[in-house]
Parts: sequence; structure tokens; C-alpha cells
Amino acid sequence: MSMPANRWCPIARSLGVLGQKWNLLLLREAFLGRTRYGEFQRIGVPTGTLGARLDALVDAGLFERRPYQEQGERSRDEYILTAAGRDVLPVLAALIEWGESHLSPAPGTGGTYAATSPEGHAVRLAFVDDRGTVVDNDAVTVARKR
Amino acid sequence: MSMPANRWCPIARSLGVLGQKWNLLLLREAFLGRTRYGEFQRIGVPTGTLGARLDALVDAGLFERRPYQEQGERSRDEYILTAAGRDVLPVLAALIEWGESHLSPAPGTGGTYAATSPEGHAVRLAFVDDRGTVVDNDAVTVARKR
DNA sequence: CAGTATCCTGAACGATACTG
DNA sequence: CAGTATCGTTCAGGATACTG
Repeated sequence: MSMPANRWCPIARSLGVLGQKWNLLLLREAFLGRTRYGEFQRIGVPTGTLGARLDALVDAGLFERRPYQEQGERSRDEYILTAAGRDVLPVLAALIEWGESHLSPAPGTGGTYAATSPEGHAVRLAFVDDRGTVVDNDAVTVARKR
Repeated sequence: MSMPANRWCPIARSLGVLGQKWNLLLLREAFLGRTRYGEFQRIGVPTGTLGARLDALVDAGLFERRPYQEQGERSRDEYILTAAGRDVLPVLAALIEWGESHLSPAPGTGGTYAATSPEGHAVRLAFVDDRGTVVDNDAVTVARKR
């Protein structure tokens, strides 16, 4: 995403990293516990694209390579989420919630993903103020600072 | 986004609507109160692209056209967020927060956007459980249902 | 299994010109 | 001001073959 007129905008800048077609799907797999090339490949991404996307995500600091070695095999790399990568979770959660609410099929018939707290409680995304009070989405307004 | 292997996934499906380069930027403008062609145009999108994106967002049900008429001018259309469109706010907020945390320049030097509650309190996105208790991002796990 | 290398195609993009 | 039309370019994506 080039867009010189929007370089100041964190949305545009985030999309520069996260906006390509496969990146968020690879991150989804990572959150589901996948770490290896072959596991990522199974979601349908062509190998050429996969290599490029993995490189890009490593360069952007969302994945880091970690060597591993199976019995009698050469050393290979796993792709592990960094702290920056783990912070993408709200983006994924927001997309999941929007898709399940507004896209056919089966809007509202129980989701395909479950997000849970360490205690096993289902969690959802919400806006909260500094005291931790939940604020309804429609009540939130956005403004540009300065 | 075609991806037959991922049609079940609400992330992939949401990206089908929201993933194009300019769509989220147009929605950003809508949240900032812009409604008219010329206002959208100012963000740097070429007119051809703008027409196509606006059509797509109307077709997807995120914008609706509403006629307006200035003194002595012909009737024109404004582009108004629908309920589905307003629900995109968490996606934008998540991208803003990720970008401001992890992308140069000036990560953490105070954001470019402010989200506020009706009472004027600053709000941020967070995971909450069914009792409204905030759960730390890193403590949340995702799993595929069924 | 874990990649790299090639080649092709299509869609979004960007610029520019034109119309009511 | 609010668009539509045209055109060239670029790049992600897709298919396939090949390597260690």
C-alpha cells in the first residue's frame, strides 16, 4: 500500500502489513497453533505465495523463525508468533465478529471460532473506558486528534 | 477473495468485503462524518476507483445512498453508514491500536485518533467475558469450534 | 517435507480526460 | 461538484515444475 496521502494514518499503515490477501489467514493458523510450512500450506495458499508471505511476516516482525529438527531429518524452521504478532488477535477477532454478524451463511447460528479466557469463559471484543466499563459500539465516536 | 478452501472462514469472508485497499479508508472517513463524493475524494483515491468502491460498499450493505440537494443544484447522493457499516468500527479500532503500537513512526507518542464514549471518556478495545470483566489479550486463546 | 524458481493471469490501482 | 470512461501498469495470486 503506497498511498502517500495516507502515510500518517495508522489504519493505512497497518493495512500495509496486514492487508495482503493471505497474511491474516496465516496469522489465524498461527493462533490455532500451527507453526510449520506444511501446516500453513494446507489452507490452500500456493507454495510460491506462502514463501513470500512468510518472508514478509518475518520481516515485519510478526513471525520469528525457530529451527527445529526431526529424527534423522535436516534442520528446518518453524514460524512462531512474536509479541507484535500476538497483538493482531483483536484484528482477527473483530473480523470474525463482523463476518459472523453480517455475512451469510448462517449469521448468528453460533460462530465457527471460540475465544476463551484462561478460566474457560467465552470472551468477545468490546470498547471499554479507563475504568473497565463496557461501552456499546454504537455509542462510541471517533475523532482525529490535533 | 476467491479461496474456495476458506469460504467457511468468517475472516476470509470479511476480507472479501473489507479487504480491498480503499474500503477501510472510506469507512474511516465515514466515521469521521464524511458523506459526500468530494469529501471522500480528498483522501487521495482516484475518481474511477472511488466510484467502484462506493458501489461495492453500497452493494455489500455498508453504505446506503441518500439523496440530497443544494440550493439551485440538481439532486445528488450522500453515502451514509448502515448498521452493518457502523459495526466495522471495532475492525478499524483494532487496526489503529495495532498500528500505533507496532509501527514506526512514533509508536506510543500519543495516537492520531481518539475513540470516546458518550460521556467523553477515552475508550479502547478489549476482550471481555460475559460478566463484563476485561481479559488481557495475551491470555485469550482461540479455537475452532466443532 | 520444506522450500525455490518460472510463468501466466486478473484485478486493483493510478492518471487523465470527459460529461451533466 | 459528482461522477463515468478509457487506458496503461503493477503486483498479488495461482499453477506447475524443480531441488535438497
